[in-house]
Amino acid sequence: MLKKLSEAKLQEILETGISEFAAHGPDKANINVIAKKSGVSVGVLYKYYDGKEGFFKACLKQALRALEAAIEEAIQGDDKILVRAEKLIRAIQRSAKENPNYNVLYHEITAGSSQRHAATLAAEIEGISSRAYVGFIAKAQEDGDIRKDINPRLFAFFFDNMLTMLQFSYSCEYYRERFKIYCGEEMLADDERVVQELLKFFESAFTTEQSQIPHKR
Amino acid sequence: MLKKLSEAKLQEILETGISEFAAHGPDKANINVIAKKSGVSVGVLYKYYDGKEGFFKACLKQALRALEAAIEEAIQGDDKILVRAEKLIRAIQRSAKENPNYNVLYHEITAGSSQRHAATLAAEIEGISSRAYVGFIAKAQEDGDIRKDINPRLFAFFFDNMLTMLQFSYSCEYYRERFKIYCGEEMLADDERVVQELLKFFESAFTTEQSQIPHKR
DNA sequence: TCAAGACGTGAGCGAGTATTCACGTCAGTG
DNA sequence: CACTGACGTGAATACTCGCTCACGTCTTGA
Repeated sequence: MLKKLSEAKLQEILETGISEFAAHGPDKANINVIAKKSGVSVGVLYKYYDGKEGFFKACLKQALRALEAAIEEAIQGDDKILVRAEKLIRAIQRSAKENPNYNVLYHEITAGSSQRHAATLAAEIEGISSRAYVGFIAKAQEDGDIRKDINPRLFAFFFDNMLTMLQFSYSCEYYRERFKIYCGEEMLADDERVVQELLKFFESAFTTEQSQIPHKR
Repeated sequence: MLKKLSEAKLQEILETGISEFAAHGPDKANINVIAKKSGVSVGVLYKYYDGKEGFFKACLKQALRALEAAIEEAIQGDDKILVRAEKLIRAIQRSAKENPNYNVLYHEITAGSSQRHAATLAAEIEGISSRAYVGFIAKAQEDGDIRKDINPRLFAFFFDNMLTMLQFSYSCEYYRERFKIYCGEEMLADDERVVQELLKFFESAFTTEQSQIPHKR
């Protein structure tokens, strides 16, 4: 079989798609423009992908795989919960710097145009991390590292909420502006400070006097 | 001047616009359909508003005003920080139940199609609440209600991040699904439980042993 | 060297939709 | 009661963009 399009070219097309979808949203992004910017014809997009929607899904999959890879290291192993949190925060900062568009694409699917697929997408994307986070927290409770009078699923939810907002705050225009309004422009560059303060937040959120006293007796 | 369109009718048109924009997104929502559903002609939309974008802005303003009104009570007065947090959480739950579409519209502007206006919108929308939140937290630090070794702006940011995600989790399809995945379907209806657990989260996040000990001496 | 057919090309088709404007309607005026 | 013009109407217009397909080009194999 003839394949004039190299693997590298296909990759380039996906990257172009990701940045266009990130810049204009799934509806406004223009297939003809994406083809032109990638240096291929529109026709080829329709040979390789199933229309605009199929192409968007391919871009999304690419972006999500990369995001998953970026945090994979942090959710493996059996670190203490705060060590894990630190790894996750740093992974988010790193990945937002390398490929903010991946986060923007992730954010797109939470918006209106993707509503029909909300249930499917959420199950695919949040399923793994939710199980991981609930697992950590339940384990940390058993180990006595965090307070026991909390619902692990809700706390995992709160935990991921913080991380998700951090992702967007480093990558999506609106949230970046909001970040600057709250914390000042310089904070956007002061990664270390954000890590330390967010860890303080988590550390005390997970702990109380009661849960710590037994260790000290 | 003749005004065949009553104030009530204009209101109805805005409400229709809000629900259509919420359902399909700013790009896919159809002006002709909105006109038909409101029982007026397209022409009138162009007489009263400056094109599709102008109409969207009007809908947005309407939605934001309502959201602001819903939380206004909670950010006034001089409650202790946790009392205020509770009021805010309950206000979010109430408003999400009454008008989820307002939150969906708010969420829309954080997405791709509104990028050009991100800075302006963020300044308008987040400005007030950010000043209020930073103020609370700084005040609470002075009063010794919360730990002093934190950056009030960052903590205000974290605080609002949690509340923002809660808003979306009650209103936007994707986030509702995610909420269910993390916490189970029944938690979406168990408002009281969410209030209590989120308050625990905040309470311990804001406090440490060190900051509490002085009170007990 | 030369079919044959695999593959990419991109002008153009057509459906969808934002916007306009010629017209009808009706309250106010003299 | 005729006239005026403010106002709403919605068919028509103009334009955008997803998608197709007739064509040219290049690889392969005999």
